[in-house]
Amino acid sequence: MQISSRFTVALHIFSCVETFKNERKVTSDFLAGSINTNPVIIRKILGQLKSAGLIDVARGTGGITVTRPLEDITFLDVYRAIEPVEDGNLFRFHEAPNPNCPVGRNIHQLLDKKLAAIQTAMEEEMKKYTLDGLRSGMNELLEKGA
Amino acid sequence: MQISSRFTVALHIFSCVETFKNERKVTSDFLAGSINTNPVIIRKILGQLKSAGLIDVARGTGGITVTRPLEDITFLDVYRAIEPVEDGNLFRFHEAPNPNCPVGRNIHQLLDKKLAAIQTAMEEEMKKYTLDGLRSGMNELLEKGA
DNA sequence: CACCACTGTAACATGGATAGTTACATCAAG
DNA sequence: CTTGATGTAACTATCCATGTTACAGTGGTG
Repeated sequence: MQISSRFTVALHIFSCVETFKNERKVTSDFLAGSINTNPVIIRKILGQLKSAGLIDVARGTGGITVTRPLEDITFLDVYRAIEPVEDGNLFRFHEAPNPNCPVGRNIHQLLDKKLAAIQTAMEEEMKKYTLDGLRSGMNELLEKGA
Repeated sequence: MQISSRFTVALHIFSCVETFKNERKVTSDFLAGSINTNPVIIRKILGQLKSAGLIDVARGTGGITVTRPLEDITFLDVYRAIEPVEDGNLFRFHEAPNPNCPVGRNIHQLLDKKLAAIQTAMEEEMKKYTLDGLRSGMNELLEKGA
């Protein structure tokens, strides 16, 4: 199971907003062109980022503004905005282990902490990367003329 | 996107094998009863664990043997045996960013290392848990009389 | 005001994966 | 050869990701 491409698309969007904000209005159509997908896909993702309070989207006129300083938005913020994991658990559990089996009635307690620790390790690493780092990294690549 | 329940089912299987190996023959039917699913589901997962070299399954007579010392099998080994992520990447990338856009042609290079680091953080944490830890944890729970 | 470019969203199609189920060939031991 | 087990094919149902068309709503500008 892979994490959906919506996450990397969202990061692509933020990168475009920063790169082009002084040159042109960044619309869902323009983003769809850079990402090579459908504008509606973009709008849905923008909706998720908006619901999470990371951006504002101007109706009518179009255009995206990031609501917080870039160094205050981490990959984890974006990930949580995008991935609608209902109960917040990365790992899915088989639903109804047999309570009459000694293993069945203890397996949850046995695994829960370990699985949570694994998920936390991933999320802590995600916190290390910010949109500001993304911006400066892209700038470096562009200055190198790529 | 959640990681499929096959992973926790596999851990459940190992836990059962250790708990019951001196009491009874552990068959796919018995496991299906403890996990509360269909024996064929179990057999498919056993097939994956077998392909990965973690267990042997006796045809005809039935029964499961773990091929390595329990302390040498980590959650990561089980995870990799179970999750058929073709290219090994946890994160899925949008496939065809526009090479005519400066962001589109650099986004891969910009993100790849960071995404790999996040995945590695998760996998390193997975390495910390072994089947032997699982066994002793279950023993403790059972001795406490749960 | 009317236009126009843009967003928000519904509705639908499609493909792929998960999970479940039945059925049956195959195998090994007593 | 009977028995109890595995291996696997075939099929189903369901869900999710992604893509697409269509259209109503919005807001600035001529």
